[in-house]
Amino acid sequence: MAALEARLPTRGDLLATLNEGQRRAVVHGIGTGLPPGPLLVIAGAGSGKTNTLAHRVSNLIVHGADPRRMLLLTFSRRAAAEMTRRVERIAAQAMGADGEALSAGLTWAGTFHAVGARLLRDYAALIGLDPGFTIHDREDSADLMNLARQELGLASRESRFPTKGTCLAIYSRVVNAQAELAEVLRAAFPWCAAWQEALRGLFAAYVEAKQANNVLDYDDLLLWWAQMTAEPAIAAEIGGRFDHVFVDEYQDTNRLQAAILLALKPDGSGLTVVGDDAQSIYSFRAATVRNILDFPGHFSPPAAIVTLERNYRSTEPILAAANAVIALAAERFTKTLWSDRPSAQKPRLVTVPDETGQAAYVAGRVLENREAGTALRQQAVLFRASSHSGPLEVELVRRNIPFVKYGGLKFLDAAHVKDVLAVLRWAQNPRDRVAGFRVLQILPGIGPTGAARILDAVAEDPAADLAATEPPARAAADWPAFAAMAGHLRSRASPWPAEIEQVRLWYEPHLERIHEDPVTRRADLLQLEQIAGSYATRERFLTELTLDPPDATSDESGPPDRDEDYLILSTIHSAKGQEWRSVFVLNAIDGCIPSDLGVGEVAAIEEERRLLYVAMTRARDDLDLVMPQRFFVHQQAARGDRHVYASRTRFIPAAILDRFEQAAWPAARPSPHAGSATAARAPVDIGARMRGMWK
DNA sequence: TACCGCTACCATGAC
DNA sequence: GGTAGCGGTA
Repeated sequence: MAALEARLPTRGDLLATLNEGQRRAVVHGIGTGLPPGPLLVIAGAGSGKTNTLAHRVSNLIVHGADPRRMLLLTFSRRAAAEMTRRVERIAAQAMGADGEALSAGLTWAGTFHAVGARLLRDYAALIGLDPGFTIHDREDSADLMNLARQELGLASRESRFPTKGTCLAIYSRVVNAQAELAEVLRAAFPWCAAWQEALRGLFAAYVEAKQANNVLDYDDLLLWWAQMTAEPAIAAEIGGRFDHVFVDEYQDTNRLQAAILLALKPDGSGLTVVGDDAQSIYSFRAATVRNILDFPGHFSPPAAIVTLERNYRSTEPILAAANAVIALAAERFTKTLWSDRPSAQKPRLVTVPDETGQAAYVAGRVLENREAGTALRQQAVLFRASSHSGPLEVELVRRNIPFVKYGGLKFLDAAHVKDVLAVLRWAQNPRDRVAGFRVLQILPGIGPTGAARILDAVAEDPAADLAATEPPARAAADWPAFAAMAGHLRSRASPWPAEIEQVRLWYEPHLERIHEDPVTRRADLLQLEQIAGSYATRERFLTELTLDPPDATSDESGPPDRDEDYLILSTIHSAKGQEWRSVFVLNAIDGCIPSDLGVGEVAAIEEERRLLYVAMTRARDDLDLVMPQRFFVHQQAARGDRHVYASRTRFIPAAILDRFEQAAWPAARPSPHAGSATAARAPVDIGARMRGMWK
């Protein structure tokens, strides 16, 4: 291989650090004078995927491609920022200051949803969309769905019609999977199948309501974009803006996203997608691995495929264990990762008594690691569900170990935060009925009926001033202050970040009236104000907060300093694409991994297996899977909270236990008296006793 | 009609 | 632990 590397052309240092597969991906189709053909990079965990993609982008820039005509679709804003940063660094190394300046033109980088929102505002006039649309998050969408549900008389209790959240989930899956309603109901929501026609009517009403309110939900950002690109002229126009389109984490895109991509680049020219079928973990968002598997065949000739199998991240024992877990998957994956980082330390499978013990074990090990030179930021604790870290968070606070938690964030869902945002959103888009409905009900004396009446009055006469609208008698005292504040916002009398402060000042008395714990909630609002200050305009704040909500919370208020050291806590989903020297996986037990919610369906179980695989492959040097013997289950179907005796995750069956070092914590100490007695006595067959209880 | 207090039900992941 | 929906009361 060394000889081959020596023969390949190099340009500056750009290719020097890459292995052969990475290099093929980086040079594919470049320098031929023609646009490069479609390329699929199957990049295993830790195989240098981000680095390879960044090098390809840089290499194109070095060869004269215009970064302003590149579209980079990533999974999160964080991933987009990381990619842009790396491209700048690589291009600067290869071309000096020119490269840095050029790569700064890489402005079309973001999630499908964020890019969709931007394009839709640009092309709104062409497709009959008001560019002033606001974006509903999941909860707003559910609220609007609920309004439609109630208007259609589907909300009565005895009918047991699906809840607003379920209705939205069904709708969303139909849209994202581009599937028939009947098919979605049969496959994913069988208990709702009887409601098919009522649901169809509900969805029609929901779509009409969205349009009347000039709002788009998450799915609309993709759906309108896809519909827009179904018009050949518009598709050609948008496709023509970009010479190169890159998609990261392609295994986690859905059919709608694939349709958009193919409409933009029907012949695949300039198209590069990167992903790993073994890391597909977002099927609950209708993502499908078929996108990756079918990608090459969409084109003629088919897309080139480069597979990256060398793992630079993990030690051999960690990789051997991860490979063993994924090898048991029902579908056979074609690649096996390899590493040449030897280590004597197998991943540990640690039994602890319960979740408190788990927290104590992890906190203790984290501190030991730090003593041994691994900074807290080089360590992460991963878990299946956000709530699983609760006991650990308590323990970390108790021991003064700073941490930041990613995933499962509820900040924007809190009622008081939603209230303030609704005020701003209603000012931005007076047609947004969900926002107005919420805002009006903040006032004492105004409930659903009163709010609806006022909204109707305002809707009839758009020029109508709220100050001139007659409120219900019991709201009269608070009305003038409210109308003045709303009018102020609507007339844009104050510059942007000042507006949110005015809203807060207006809201504070109501906050104290409505909520029992105004102090902590007020702190949230101040934090929201902090965040608001970093956005240029109200419109961008509202849009980007919805599309890229802050993804982390810390135990202290406000984001920790950049140079401060803190432990990372993260859901496995949010850990995608990241790596740490030391990784702890909590609750490696059945019921958590796999989650007992999805148990039953084969596909769901397989996804949980990949989830464990993703968690394990985040680790560079050190990996601990922790198994509490007793696990506290919160009130589910059965009455009352209870402990269950947990067993090891089914994804680590006895056959692959030899890939792990098994340990118990705290270490079992023989009692002073028992020493020789235990050895002499025959083992007690507890299992037989248990079986005997039922005979 | 608003609002309070009661009960029943639910609780993954996230753009 | 949170919230949706119900029925009673002001």
